[in-house]
This record gives sequence, structure tokens and C-alpha cells, in this order.
Amino acid sequence: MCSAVPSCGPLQWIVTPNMVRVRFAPSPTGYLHIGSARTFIFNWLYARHHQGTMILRIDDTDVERNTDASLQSIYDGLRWLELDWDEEYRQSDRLEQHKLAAWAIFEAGHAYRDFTPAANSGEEAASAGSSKGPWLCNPGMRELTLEESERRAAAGEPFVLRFRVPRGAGRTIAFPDGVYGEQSKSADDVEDFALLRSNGMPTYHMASCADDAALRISHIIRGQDHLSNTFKHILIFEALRAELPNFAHLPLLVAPDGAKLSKRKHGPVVSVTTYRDAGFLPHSYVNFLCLLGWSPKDNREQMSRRELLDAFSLAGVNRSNAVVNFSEEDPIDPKALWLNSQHLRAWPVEELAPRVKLVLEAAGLPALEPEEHFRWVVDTIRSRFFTLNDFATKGRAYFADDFPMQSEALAKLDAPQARELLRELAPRIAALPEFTEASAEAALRELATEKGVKAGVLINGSRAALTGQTVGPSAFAVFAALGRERVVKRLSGV
RNA sequence: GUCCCCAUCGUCUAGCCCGGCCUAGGACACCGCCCUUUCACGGCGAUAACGCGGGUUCGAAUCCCGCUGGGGACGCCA
Repeated sequence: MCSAVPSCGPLQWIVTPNMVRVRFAPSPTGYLHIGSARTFIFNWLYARHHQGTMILRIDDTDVERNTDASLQSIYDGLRWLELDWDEEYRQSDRLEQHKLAAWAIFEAGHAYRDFTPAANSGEEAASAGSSKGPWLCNPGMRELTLEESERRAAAGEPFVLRFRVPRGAGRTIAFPDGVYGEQSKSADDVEDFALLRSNGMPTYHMASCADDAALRISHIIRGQDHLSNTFKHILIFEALRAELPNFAHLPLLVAPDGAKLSKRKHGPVVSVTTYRDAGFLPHSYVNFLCLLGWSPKDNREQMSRRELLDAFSLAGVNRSNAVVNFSEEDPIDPKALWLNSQHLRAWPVEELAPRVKLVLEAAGLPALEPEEHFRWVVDTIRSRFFTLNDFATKGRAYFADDFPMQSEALAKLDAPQARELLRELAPRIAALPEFTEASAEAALRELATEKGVKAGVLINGSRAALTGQTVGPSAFAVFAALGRERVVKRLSGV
């Protein structure tokens, strides 16, 4: 099992079987994004597969943009997906350690104060996109003597603390990526990034690395958008004299136009709540997300949680971005829907029933009594449904007396004699000594024979009259599902 | 612009590392047929891809180079 994971050597595996520690570190600045959810899932799968520890770390250092609602949406989303974690941290609780770490880097000579006013720095950054070439550092600041730096700081001049990237020495920063393989970049191409802002607060790079080191994260598994940041992070780990974690980057989830999924551009398709509200089974959505950028390599698609856990490995993660196939008209990826229908059919009915009940409740519909009967109905109608919501919409006639009549159903009833025959069937059903699928069928066929019509007229007519639809289970199963009282009432009312 | 990454059916992917078993496999969607006195499920079938150009080789989807295309990073955001 271990051989599939290059970053986990056999010796390490034998000696310290429990040392895998991974983390998911969202910033609470928006609702839970499906890309973030997928990152959580891959980390979680990795942790659980290796009997490791899953850590949730809230990266809330951006005080301006943090919201409680967003934090809540992260918890809600993860809980809905039935995902769990073993340890939880709040980055803001660890501010002092991050600052200390930054100053330790300064003390060691790997950082310097940059007194360039924020506005100028911003202009530099803005113009870096033009023909002037990449921005590496603000002029003059790297070379400031320690004395002058101390003097200006003591005088109260604001500054940002920047990492002094080793340059001009031909230094190459390299690391093996668990997904992308050997990575390397010349230090000459890495800019002097900030460690502390002018208000003294640590930046993301600083806080993140300090925490990853302090929490002894063994594997950093995150989106590919961090691949180029990793070179900076390695520099920080080194300056901190911390052991380097293993890195693995995940291909990004993109829109059909190839662009990174974003809340602004793509709206609700990026929020996990959309899929919850659409009536997805949590596990089926997890399953779908797993298939975006990962494959068990053996053609399996519909997989249980156990199967996912057993099959997961970084070796199965591919390198190209995955398109979430949605459109303006339909925000849901057809494959996600199909996968959901498969799980809906395969799920043990006793576990499915309570979920259906919740959906019915939300739609103001009562579940059926007794429980045994309710389960039987759920089981007989589910093979035509794709989401939980379908039980309340397409399946409304099974739970309520007010349901829409489709035009196709109306057409069946308008067939010659159809209404008369159905109205005649009603008292016969009512008079049955025992009401079962079989007895109802016998009564119906008897009537058809008496009147010399094809049984199909009555069978299809009944389904139409009873459910308002031409789509559905065997008409006799519909009889049994509705119960004698409703059947008689609906038939006589055509 | 600089740096990094990626490139198989419309979409998700297998195959690529360790060239030949690939006239490129599976799945979704679409279409057709079978099953079904309905519809769905299920079964069967059809359409559909190795971005381009050079090498290397007896042989390349697989290895090398270039091009093109796409993505990402380049903030006192995370």
C-alpha cells in the first residue's frame, strides 16, 4: 500500500505509522467553495487512508474580509458532506507565535525592513505587469544597514518586513511534488515577499508556514495555484530551521471556458450549498468531486466511502485541470446528477427514508404511515428519480392529494371511455374484500374483459388518474403505494 | 511581461514513468434498438479523441526538441 506513495518511504512507514498529519486551511471570506471542499476531501482521504490526523485550520488573518457567516458556511458545508477532522486551530489565536517567527527570521539575517510607502509599492506591483519585467524588491531597501534600519524604525517610520531571497548566487530551490514530480526554480526569479505588514500583522505566507511547522504538518496537499508559492514557503521553512513537509498539489477545478472557478464569475455553481439544496446525497457529491482530477485507474466510478478510502493515493491524482461541466441553463454537471441517481438507487432504503422525510417536510408534505409502508413506497419510486428533491416534486402525488396533472396524463384520460371505465373501477376497488396489488389487478382486468377493452387502457388510465403522470411504476404498485382510500377517491373523481 | 504548470472523445478519465498486446478502453451526455400494455432502471449498439511540427526508433498516444493553445503565480489577499 505504501509503495504507491513515493513520499512515504518504507522505513518511515514501519517506524512511525501514525505520523501523517495533513491540514485543510480555508480562509473564512466566502461560502465553502466546491474546489475547497475537494481539497478537504483529498486531504481527508489521505489522512484516513494512512491512519493519520486530519486538521482543520481556519486561516483568519485577514481581519478585514473575515465573516462569521462564512465561517459558519464552512462548518455547515463540511458537516453536510459528512466529513470530520481530528484537531482544529484558529490562526488568529497564534498571532504572537507568527510574529515571533518573523522576527526570528529577521534576527537570523534572512529578512529586512522595507520602508517604501504602501502606495509606491502598489504602483511598482501594478507596473510589474507591463514591459518593465518582474518586480523583485523595492530599490535601496535590501541594502539598508542594520543601524539605519533600527534608527528609522525607532523613529516610528512604518515598514513591512520582507524576506531577503538569496539572489545572484545561482541558488535553485527544488522539491519533489507528490503529484507534479520534481519541481525547481531559480531563487533569482523569486521576489522579496512580505512576512509582516506595516501594521505588524503576519502575512499569509508567514502565518501559514509558521503554523505548518508548529503543527508538524507532514503533507501539504493543496490547490495547484500554490505551486509557485511553494518556493517561497521552502525558503521560510529553511529560515525557521524547520523540517520540510512533503508537498502535493492538486489540479484546479475550472469552468467550461477554462478559467478558475470563481464566485463572482460563476455564481452558485461554486457553492456546495447549491448541491445540498438541489437534493444531492452528500456522499454522492463527495464521490463526484473525487472523480475530478483523481481516478482509481480501474474504471470504477460509483464508489462507497470505504472504497474511496481504500483506493485513494496521490499517484492516482492527475495533473491537468478538470472542467466542471455546467451551463447557463443547467448549473449542475450531468455526471454529478447521474452519479447521484446511482447512489439514490443503491442506498439502503432504511438510510434513504429519513433523508426523503426531511425533503418532504421541507416541502410541507407528510411522510406515509406506517414506516414500513413509507420505505416500500420510497423504494418503488426511487428508480425514476435523480435527486432527493424529486420525491417532493415528481413524487408529489404519492404524498399529497393536490398534485399537477400533466398534459400527457390528461390525454390518456381523454381516450374514448377512459373516464367512465375508471369511475366504474372505483366502487369495485372499494368493494374488494382485501386490497392488494393482486386483487386490484384482478378487479381491473375483470372490468376490462367485461367491457371488451384492452387492459392497457385501464392500466395507463389509472396511473394517469392517480399520479397525474404517464411516468411511474407498475400501475398496481401505484395502487398499493397510495392505499385503497386515495385510489377510490382519485378514480371516482376523474 | 517574467517564472511555474498542463495538453487523449463535447465533459470526466484509462493507457504515458517501464515504446509494440492501442485498428486508443471505460463513464456521462446525445442518438438508435431490446426489455416494459407507461416511463424509468437494465441490456445492446452507433457517433466521438492522442493540438501541430520535427526528431529518436524496425516501431511513438507513450521518449526528446520546438511551436501553438490553455491555466496559475508574480499584493502590506489568502
